[in-house]
Amino acid sequence: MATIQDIAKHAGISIATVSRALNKPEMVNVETRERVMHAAKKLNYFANENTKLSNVKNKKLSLGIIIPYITAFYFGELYSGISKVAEEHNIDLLLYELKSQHMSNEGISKALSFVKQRMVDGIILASCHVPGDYEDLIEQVQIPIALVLSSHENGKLPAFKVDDIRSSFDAVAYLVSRGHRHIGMISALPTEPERSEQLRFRGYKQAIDFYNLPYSDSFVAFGDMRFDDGYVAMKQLLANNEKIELTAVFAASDEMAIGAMRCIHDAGLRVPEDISVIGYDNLSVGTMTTPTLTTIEQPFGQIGSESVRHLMKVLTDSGQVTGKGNFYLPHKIIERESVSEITLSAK
Amino acid sequence: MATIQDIAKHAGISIATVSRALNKPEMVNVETRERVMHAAKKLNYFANENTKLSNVKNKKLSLGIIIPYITAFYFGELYSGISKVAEEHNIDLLLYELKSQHMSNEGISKALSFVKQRMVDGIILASCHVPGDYEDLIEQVQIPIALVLSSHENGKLPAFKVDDIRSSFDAVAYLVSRGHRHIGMISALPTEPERSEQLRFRGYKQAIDFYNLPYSDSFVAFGDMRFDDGYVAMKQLLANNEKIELTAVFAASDEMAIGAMRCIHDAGLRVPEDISVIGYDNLSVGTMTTPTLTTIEQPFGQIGSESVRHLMKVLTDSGQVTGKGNFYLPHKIIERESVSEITLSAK
DNA sequence: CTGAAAGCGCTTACAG
DNA sequence: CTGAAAGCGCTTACAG
Repeated sequence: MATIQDIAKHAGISIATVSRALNKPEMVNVETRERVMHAAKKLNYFANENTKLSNVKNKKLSLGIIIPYITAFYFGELYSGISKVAEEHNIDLLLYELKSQHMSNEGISKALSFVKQRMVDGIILASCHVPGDYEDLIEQVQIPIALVLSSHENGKLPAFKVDDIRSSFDAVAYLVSRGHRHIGMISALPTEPERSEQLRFRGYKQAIDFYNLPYSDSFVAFGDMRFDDGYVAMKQLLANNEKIELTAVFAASDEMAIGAMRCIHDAGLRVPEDISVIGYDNLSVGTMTTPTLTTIEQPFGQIGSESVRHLMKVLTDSGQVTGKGNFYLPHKIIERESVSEITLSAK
Repeated sequence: MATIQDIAKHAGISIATVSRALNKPEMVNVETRERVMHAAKKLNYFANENTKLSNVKNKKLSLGIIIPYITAFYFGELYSGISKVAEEHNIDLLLYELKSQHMSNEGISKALSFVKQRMVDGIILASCHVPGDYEDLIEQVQIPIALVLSSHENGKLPAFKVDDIRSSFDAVAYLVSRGHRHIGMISALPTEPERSEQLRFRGYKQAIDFYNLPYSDSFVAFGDMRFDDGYVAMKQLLANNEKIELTAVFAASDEMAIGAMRCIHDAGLRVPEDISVIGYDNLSVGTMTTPTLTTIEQPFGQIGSESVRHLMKVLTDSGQVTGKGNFYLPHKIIERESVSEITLSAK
């Protein structure tokens, strides 16, 4: 590896001038500048970026992004939103993938250390539920943190997301507006109560109460968000259905909704004629299923952009722009074919 | 930011000892060690990892991974394969996403510089077609490069992938074994001839010739690999089909295959009774479509692992383990429901 | 077991 | 416009 020392020797000048020629070419004589460039090319010089980053003083602003599963369908859109604003503000991005098996407190702590040790100025924590007792660690890193697609029990951290309860309420409201009253749900496995997927169940339940709809525990089945889980959960609902007669099902993810549709099909029933299905996510495959899938869409790009803007404000307004609690961004219902209209006479 | 200087002061010892206490605890007295640990905790110390990385000497081995689209469906599996072996060998990974708009030569050159400047010891270049005239740049970086899911025109670089031609040949052969003779293809848009997706068309064509099957240009339609593209391409094949009577279609991606199935459905025909469909990729959604999708699977994990093993060998065997050309890993046909058996009498 | 000192590759006031 | 020198935060022979 060639260094600026080598270039200096080769060009017969000092390392100070080499450094200037490389980074602030306008500060050096044209002729020497060219000697440097020539030597650099000849010696195959690549600047050691780690050294530059190591000097805390003259470093660009940078943000660490921590995400549990980089291949999540929404990651691309989220990241685009983040990097767009980051580029506008000329700030560096450092990505850290939390291996799902390390989703424990320990894993998050490791992730925070990782980015902190790379001297980032702020952190975006995506899809990680942060338990209330995390205060210590959060205080330790001493740089602003923004939550994205998740929230913090104590509300001490700003969180950018859609309102899961509200959007799920809206999904059910939509079904009601189409004449449905016996509405089931395929929900996430009940684990930590504050996770987004859990909130969707709460929204469902609130709507059930609000509209005074019939309900029993047998209206709900649980799954781990994937295709297969939706299939299995639907199978159970169908088994229960002998007596409960659901006409519509709200699934907490499109994957589960699609699994459910396949299950309904295998049972010799039709979507939406026999049972309507509404999903959550707006995966692109939802336009290709038969029927195409009605679903809830989140503005991932916008969520990403807002979180960066917020951190920038905190970082530059050198003061009291802390800001905490939830910042909700607007969700949307995507109407397609998987929900039918029930006329009063029908049921 | 606290530094080891601060700790040293606080604990009343030298920075050398602080450094040792932190990194080689067994080298220091238990008591001083604890003083250091205590001060570190109290001062909220985080080691500046960039500084460590900047010191070329005592650095861990590291690999740069360059990939055009981090949200590609196969990335997770590929990355798992890579990181598994990387962990075994205790080597660091640095990820760089090539923005698709920068897929130009310039973009790749920037990506190579980026990782090179972070002092990686080797590079894995995924899904990037490397044109033959790249010799210069490749020589410049002076560290080993392995291609993954792509290849190099001159064959100067080692490439880890499945044999696209062979696997596509096999897809057609499978259809033939089920009695099909009028076989169409939905292929990638013809751009650079060496891209994997292009090779799939060649494999299709070779099989057509090998089995002496009927063929005309109207057997083939083109698309850009996504759901919609498959739908549109299938529409065209169906329009052509008035006269050509295809009984099966091979799509260069599962997304296009699923789009095609939806199109066939919309045309009032059935898969596989009227037309069989075989895809390429083995997306998980293929188990939930109706019918479930028969397809070709690539061993992404294995491909990733092998590429790392290869680089390790080159890096450590300090010598002539260069190795170039294509290293093919085995593909597999996943049989599901979208291909029917045609009896002789039928056609 | 510990400290003073040299070194990693680079940047930037400071003085010419 | 250029160079000598100090500094960034850290590590590690070398000497005690």
